Amino acid sequence: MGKCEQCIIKQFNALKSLSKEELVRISGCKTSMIVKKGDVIFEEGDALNGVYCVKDGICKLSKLSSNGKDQIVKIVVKGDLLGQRSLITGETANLQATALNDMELCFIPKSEIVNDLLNNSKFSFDVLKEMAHDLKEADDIIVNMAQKTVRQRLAETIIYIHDNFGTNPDGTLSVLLSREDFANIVGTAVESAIRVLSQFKKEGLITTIGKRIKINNLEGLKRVE
Amino acid sequence: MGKCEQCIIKQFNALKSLSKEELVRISGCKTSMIVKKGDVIFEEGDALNGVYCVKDGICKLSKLSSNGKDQIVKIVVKGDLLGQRSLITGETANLQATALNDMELCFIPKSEIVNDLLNNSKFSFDVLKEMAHDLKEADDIIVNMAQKTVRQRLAETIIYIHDNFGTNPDGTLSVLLSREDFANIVGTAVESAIRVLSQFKKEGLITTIGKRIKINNLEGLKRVE
DNA sequence: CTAGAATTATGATTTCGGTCATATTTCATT
DNA sequence: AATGAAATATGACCGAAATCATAATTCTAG
Repeated sequence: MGKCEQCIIKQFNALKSLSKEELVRISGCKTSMIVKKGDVIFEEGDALNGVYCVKDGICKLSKLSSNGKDQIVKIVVKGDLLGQRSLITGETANLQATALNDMELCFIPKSEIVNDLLNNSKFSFDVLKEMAHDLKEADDIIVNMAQKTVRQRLAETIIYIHDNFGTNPDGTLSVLLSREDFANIVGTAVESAIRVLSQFKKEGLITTIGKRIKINNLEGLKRVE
Repeated sequence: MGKCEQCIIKQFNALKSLSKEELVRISGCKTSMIVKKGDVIFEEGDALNGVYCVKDGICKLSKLSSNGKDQIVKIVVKGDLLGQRSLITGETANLQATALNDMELCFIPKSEIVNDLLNNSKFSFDVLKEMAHDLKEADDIIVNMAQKTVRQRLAETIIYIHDNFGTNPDGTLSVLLSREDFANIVGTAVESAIRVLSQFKKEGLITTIGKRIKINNLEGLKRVE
């Protein structure tokens, strides 16, 4: 089993602010786990007694609405932490986490990490910064949901994934999402998402290779009205 | 000028976790201010060099969308802190804060409070908890925006204001919002908000006294489909 | 390799909510 | 008190997007 103090993944999240000693201690009680594509890591209402550090793979955070649709609120990728919010408030999970890939996770029990949160102020300030960033993104999503068209939201989603998670060698988005996932991010019907993507294709803004999407005209996508 | 260490308002926010000494120090450098209804406390892009503690009154946090509409993201009331997010990330404000009432605010300069954030872990953990709570609320709003009708969102907004900010002696919501504010919370056109409120009246769910709103049938409002 | 399932795709129709137009009421200011 | 401005209210119409229907394509499991 890998050691936290040597793990490069921590560079990407708040764990980097822990001391060598703290990391060694955490390393001793963490558990590694593999989850398969489609597996649910936790669901709404679950009591999370720890946080996950994503070593590899991607997952979605979503919430089932009363109309039966699953709204995706955030995409969590390699390097991110998972479940911090519930850890901090002590509430059960507000969202469901579902693997979009095969994933490799490290689970750190609450008892270990809460001490560090209370004693290592650099660490807690880092967590605070991440949370503040998530809150800003969430606020921006609210504004987009309320004020922009499906067409604009979908264009922005494609750009967001491109800018934040990068592309494969062939130029396609490295995060592979189904049309349903796109619909659930944008908050629209699957048919509408597909229709708009087809339209983007016709307009030469994107190309699709199977379900993979490649941006052809980033400036054009940004200008979508 | 009032003293922070004696101020009862701090009971309602993270400042309660500061020590007597820290509060005395803050008290020495804070500035009190009065803002009038409609005044903008800060706007998107402003560099905030401190946080505000709301001693009295109410304000809205909103963001101007590209379509010219102002989406309200959060209502901030007496007892709340204002501007923490920007303080923590060091970014400029992402939202605009506008007074809905005459307000009384205390401004605490960044230089003072950041030290406490880094040194008093109980305080920073409290701020973290508040931020985590805000994030949960924001996630829930995203889901509602994406998946619910204007009718449902407006019903939930009325219930939210009722439950979180209370009522006047006559039973009307104590937070007085214009129809435009309601529209900007729900993310709809003013006319649509007015239409739905009229409908709620016809159905006996609410009564209006001038622009004030009174819930007549809370259970009915909760059941709105 | 093939059958059935899931996903992607497209068309037809309906509906919710936006926009525009226009009263009516309330509010602010002289 | 009077006048103009702002907020509230309601109707008519239109358009974006949901729903329903049905292919076509891709995946998956036996």
